[in-house]
Amino acid sequence: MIEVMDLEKFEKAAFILKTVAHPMRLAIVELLTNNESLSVNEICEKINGEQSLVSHHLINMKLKGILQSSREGQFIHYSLKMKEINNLLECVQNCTCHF
Amino acid sequence: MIEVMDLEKFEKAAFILKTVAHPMRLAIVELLTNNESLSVNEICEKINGEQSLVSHHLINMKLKGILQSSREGQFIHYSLKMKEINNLLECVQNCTCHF
DNA sequence: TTAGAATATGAAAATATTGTCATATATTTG
DNA sequence: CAAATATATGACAATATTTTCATATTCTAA
Repeated sequence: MIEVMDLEKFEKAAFILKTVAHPMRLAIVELLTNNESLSVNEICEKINGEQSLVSHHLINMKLKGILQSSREGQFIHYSLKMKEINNLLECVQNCTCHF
Repeated sequence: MIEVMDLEKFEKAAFILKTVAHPMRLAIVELLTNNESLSVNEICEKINGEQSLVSHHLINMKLKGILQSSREGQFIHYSLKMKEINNLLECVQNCTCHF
């Protein structure tokens, strides 16, 4: 009798992985790991990214539960909501590319 | 003076993350974490996936250095090449979805 | 040597992601 | 209030990923 795996838990994991699997989004995650919170412009400057594109990525990660934001005057500060995402970044950087 | 981040390391990390960020591919990775090596058919059965689709995913992950394969008679056995990918899976499963 | 099983391949359709641009909204300051 | 700054939005084009289907290849066994 064949044991069939339950794909549901992998869908959840894939959802999170896909959300961060992008160089600019990973840079943002690292930035917010090292800086309790940052404004959109600070992020743009540090990762050298165009405002609108960075904004899209920020909103995307916020929607998916990775980030959170709060307005402080004219600025909007983003910070990590899913803190565990830190480990992920470290973890993938230990992966050796065997090419 | 603004410190600009180096996107290169994030490109590498994103490459690996993207390669596994898919439910079926994650299932395959877990399977091969628990089973030194498996044939394509064994994998198809366990994850309840169509042969051709599973094959595409296997070849994709092999190309990108995550898996390796070897023929044993009429079977082709796949196994993990990038072992560190184990940790990634565990790691992402610790991430809490704050919805 | 042919039939059947195991696996790969390639093209095409379906779908999703990414980046760009122009513009909108909110806030502060003069 | 008007101008300037900070951020978001939405449409669209460009690109990439995922699935499916039909078929090819490789191996084994009769």
